[in-house]
Amino acid sequence: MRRDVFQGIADPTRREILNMIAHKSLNVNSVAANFEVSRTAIYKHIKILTECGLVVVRQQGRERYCEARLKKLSKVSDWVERYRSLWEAKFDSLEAYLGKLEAKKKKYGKKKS
Amino acid sequence: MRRDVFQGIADPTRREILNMIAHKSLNVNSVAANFEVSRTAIYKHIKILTECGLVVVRQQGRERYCEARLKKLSKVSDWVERYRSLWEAKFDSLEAYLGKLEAKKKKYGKKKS
DNA sequence: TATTTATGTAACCTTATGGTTGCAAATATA
DNA sequence: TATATTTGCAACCATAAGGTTACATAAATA
Repeated sequence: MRRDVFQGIADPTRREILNMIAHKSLNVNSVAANFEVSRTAIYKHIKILTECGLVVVRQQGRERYCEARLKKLSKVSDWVERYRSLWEAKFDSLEAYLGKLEAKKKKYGKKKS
Repeated sequence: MRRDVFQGIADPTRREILNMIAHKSLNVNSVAANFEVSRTAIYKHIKILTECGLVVVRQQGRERYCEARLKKLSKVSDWVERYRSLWEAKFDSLEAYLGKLEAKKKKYGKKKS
């Protein structure tokens, strides 16, 4: 399964895991100890985080340390920040109103996301 | 189903829809016309976007105009930006290294995400 | 060596996702 | 009024998500 960072942070448990290991790497059991759900469930979340590049796991003895790769979050930041000027300029309502009026005349030209 | 904005932007089609209506509101059919999948599929995506507050739909005659509520994206921005200093300071590797060494001595204290 | 600890993973379950076709209802138009 | 357009939604399908228990294996320890 091909995963991307947006999917990676979609789940609240995964966001909490990231927060947990943001400052200090932790082995799988230590991460799991902070949740109600089973170790296996957490293991799966870590696997997903690994698949989308947000976490790297390194073996040390019998333990596996989960290390955050926060730089990947810049993908999310880049996407979101493209719209900041729009929401900060209170265009949220204005443009909608204008767009509504013009919707009948113009056609949307497809762009890549 | 309770939805949040992280789930809303998790799907690439939904991100494209948001981009499409970011500057100008569009009715459901106009949005759907820009995709390969069925109108119903797009309708469902719009519904999800509505449920998490990223889109508001307003009726005008027989048409429903989809209006972006981009301000909701600040929730995502706020979350991501908490980690910027970490990834920009190239702590991604350093802290992990240090954390790894200290992992045996200290215990992680749970925080809310 | 025997046992404990940390982890990976298979097998299974329930619900959510993302898609489809088909149809009904409301509004606009010929 | 008869027809076309726009939309909502039911019913269905396949697969992904998120969870569980049980078991196997590798490494550390008594």
